[in-house]
Amino acid sequence: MSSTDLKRKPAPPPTEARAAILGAALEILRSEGHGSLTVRHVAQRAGCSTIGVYTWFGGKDGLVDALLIEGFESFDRALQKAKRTTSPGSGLVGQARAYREWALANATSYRVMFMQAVPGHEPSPEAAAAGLATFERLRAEVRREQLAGTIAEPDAEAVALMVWGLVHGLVSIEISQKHSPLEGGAELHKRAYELSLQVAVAGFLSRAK
Amino acid sequence: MSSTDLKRKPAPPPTEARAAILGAALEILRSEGHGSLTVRHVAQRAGCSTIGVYTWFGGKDGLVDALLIEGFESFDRALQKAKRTTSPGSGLVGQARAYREWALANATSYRVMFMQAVPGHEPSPEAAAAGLATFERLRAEVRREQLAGTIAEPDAEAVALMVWGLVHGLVSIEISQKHSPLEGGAELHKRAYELSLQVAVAGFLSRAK
DNA sequence: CAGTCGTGCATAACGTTGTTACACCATAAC
DNA sequence: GTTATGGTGTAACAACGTTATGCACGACTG
Repeated sequence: MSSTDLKRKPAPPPTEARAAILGAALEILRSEGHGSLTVRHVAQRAGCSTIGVYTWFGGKDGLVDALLIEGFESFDRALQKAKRTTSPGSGLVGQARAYREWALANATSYRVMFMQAVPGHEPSPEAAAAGLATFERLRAEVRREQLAGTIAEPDAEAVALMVWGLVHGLVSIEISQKHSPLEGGAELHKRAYELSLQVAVAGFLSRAK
Repeated sequence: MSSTDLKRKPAPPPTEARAAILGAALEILRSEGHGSLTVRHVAQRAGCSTIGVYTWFGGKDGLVDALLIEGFESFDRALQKAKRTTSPGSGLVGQARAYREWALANATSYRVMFMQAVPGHEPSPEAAAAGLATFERLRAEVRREQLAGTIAEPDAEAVALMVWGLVHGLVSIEISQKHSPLEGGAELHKRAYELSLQVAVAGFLSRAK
């Protein structure tokens, strides 16, 4: 706290050790699930001691927050990629499909990001804001479709929230039932997903206040 | 295990201690949240030692399973009550409203039941089956509406899954955002919920394969 | 070049969690 | 009265997140 050290690092640069810990945590999350995400385990796989997690992330909460932000960035990239590759008329549907595909391919991350899967952890304000960015993107897309005329309902926020709820609800149920499947299996979930998108699109197209 | 004791209790009757422990756990869940749901805390409030939880529930997992079953029964009663009090034509909409109201009034229980809020716990097959009963009730209601002509879409399972996903998704988002609210607050969630129900009803009414 | 400072890490410990081994006691059966 | 059985309290165990302490290494300062 001496006055001569104000020129020092204002934000911690991603050191090698920090990257190793984050990578180890990601790998544990993908291979063994959040149940094995302990500080000792992460540190062991990262090749350091438990104290490294506290040096670079401030504790387990900080580490999970970093995982959340990492996950949201990957999720964002997937949605933006879908936005570029789908036809301009049906941007919402294309992004909704990409939403489900990313969530199923990164189920453990999705659980941590949107289903609070890590025991006892609640996201920091920064991580929560990163999560809300999903909703902001969705709302912007709805506004775009309103201007394009494919959505007649004027309440953009309610439409965006409905779409988010629909997509998140179906995906979270599908992920939860992944190991104790509903009768009907994956086909049922895919059918319900497509049906939901069609009903929503048709419903919003035909609405006017 | 002696052969002369076969006349003894085949299933454990709800003893006084068992009821006290379950009640204490429910009260802790409602007043302090699942973060304070520790075996020692429950035992202390129930007026017994930690061993009582193991005697009557086999451990914390068994206790949480009992909470789940208790919660599903209460949830079921609320939905059945809504079914009796709404007009026969719009049974699905009435039950959907009751779904949200029960979930908001019992948010902690809903988190435990449908959002796996208790750290490290996964429900027993029996508790999972109790949860799937929600879907079964929903599917039966959809079939009823199909016969009544208010749902034209023939894929009953997909319709039921869409409705469940929509309702669960919106409710779980609303509960998650309860303490760090979305701009727009509770009114936005209510608006989106009603809009969703209208769009779904209108969409299913106008569909035919 | 020598000395001082600060940063990052390992060891070992603390408090809390779920769980359990052991001894105790109370009640019912013979 | 003796025995058996089942519920309970005490105290301990392992694993968890977290932290106090001490040490090693690099970078400035004189």
